[in-house]
Amino acid sequence: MHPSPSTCQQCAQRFNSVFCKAREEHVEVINDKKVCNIYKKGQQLFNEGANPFGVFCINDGKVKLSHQGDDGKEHIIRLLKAGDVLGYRALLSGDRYSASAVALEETQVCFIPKDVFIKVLQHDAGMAFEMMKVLSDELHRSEIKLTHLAQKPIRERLAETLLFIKETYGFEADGITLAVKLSREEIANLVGTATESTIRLLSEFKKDGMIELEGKKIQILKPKQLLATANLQD
Amino acid sequence: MHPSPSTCQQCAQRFNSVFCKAREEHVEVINDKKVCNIYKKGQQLFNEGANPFGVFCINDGKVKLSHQGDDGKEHIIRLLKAGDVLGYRALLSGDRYSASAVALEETQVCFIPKDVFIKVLQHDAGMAFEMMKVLSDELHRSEIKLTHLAQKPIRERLAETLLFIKETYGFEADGITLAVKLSREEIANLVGTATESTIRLLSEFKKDGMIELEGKKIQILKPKQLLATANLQD
DNA sequence: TTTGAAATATGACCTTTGTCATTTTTTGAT
DNA sequence: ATCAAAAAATGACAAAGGTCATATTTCAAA
Repeated sequence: MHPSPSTCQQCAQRFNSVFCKAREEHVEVINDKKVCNIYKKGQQLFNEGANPFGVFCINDGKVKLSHQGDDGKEHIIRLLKAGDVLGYRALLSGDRYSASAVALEETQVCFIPKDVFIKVLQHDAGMAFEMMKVLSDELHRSEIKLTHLAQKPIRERLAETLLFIKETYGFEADGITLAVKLSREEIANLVGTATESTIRLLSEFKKDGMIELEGKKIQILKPKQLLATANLQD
Repeated sequence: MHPSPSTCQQCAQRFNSVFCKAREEHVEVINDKKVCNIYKKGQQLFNEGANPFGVFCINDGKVKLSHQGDDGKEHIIRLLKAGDVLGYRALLSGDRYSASAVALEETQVCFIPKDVFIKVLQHDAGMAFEMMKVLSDELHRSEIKLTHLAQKPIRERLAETLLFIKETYGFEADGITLAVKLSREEIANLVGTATESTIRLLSEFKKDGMIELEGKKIQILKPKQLLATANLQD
């Protein structure tokens, strides 16, 4: 875990986030009103159904964002890392949270109160534009995922998910081990399938030599073959 | 088809769209630069892969927005009606179009050039905020759909889709006939399933007395029972 | 009206995926 | 290090849904 920055101005994520284009004066306002916090693995940042009071800005760590299906089954809709902001969707739509956010490991988060965030958005065209970009990108990702979920078999979606995890969190120092520990169930909830199917297919991928499994550690041995398995055109 | 308005200021959709909060002066600029057009049923407004040169604003009519799956199979991601704007996603992300837009019937559309739209967004906080709201709502819808696609059986998703079509386009004057004609294949591509499955389930719904089928005409006889079949919690 | 192509409908069948049961392994707490 | 609980792995089976073949209907053009 990196040391917590004392101010937003010094924050390592500043130019790596939606605030990258925010004017200096606005960053100051945000810095004055922010509240930082550390969440342990498994702790909730917010819960589906609750009223949003602001947005969260990840300084270090990893967070999953998930919906509760009608039958209580989790569906993970996003994986977040340092520099990512979350909780804006409900805030901007004026809704309650439609998803829950849970730390996947010890995570440093700054909380920015609703009125501060909104006011800055309304007075800083650069940041407002950046926010629209974030929303557009998220929407794009979500729509692509919709099409794949509707049209691709689980095998392809699992391969795609493993590559997505790699894109999001990267590797450990060894260059092949995924830098996040997810349970098989969580991977299944990311793919949109049953846990057993995920386990079975991971075993197959291992048998095919594409990956190595060691507890929750997953190593990507043959990224190209995995990419071919994912059968991506985009 | 309603008469085409001569100006944006007089447009029936003005306060029913993302421009509802735009300042008068900006509406004037848009009005000066807009180009209106009529698309016949089946005509394309834009095509996946093309570069966006602006946004489209529907004045009257109906449009479907769809992705091309890797195997060429269509997946409909949105249904649009008067007052809706489309083409903004690619524009804001700085991408090419990731979806194609096709008129479902004769449709009046105004085209607003990229630089005009962007400039207004940058100078009009009210409209920028409204745009973020539209994006957030779209994102929300998309994420809910993801969870349902991952977790719900086709029967429930088809019932949900029929209700969604009703919400979007409403009924004919008789109060029970869906005010849009979609092929079985299009409904399937909206649900995310095979055409045959959709046909089979529509027949079942008819047998159960929930709907009536007459060519492409679909009548909703028992909306409550359909809602129960959709099994929605949200 | 006729007619031919496209859309719809339906049956048979097969593949994929989910569910349940059981065993094995891992993990974390003592 | 030991142990209990949770997670992972695996097999057997069932169910859902897709595919293919074919019949029927609809609809628009001649």
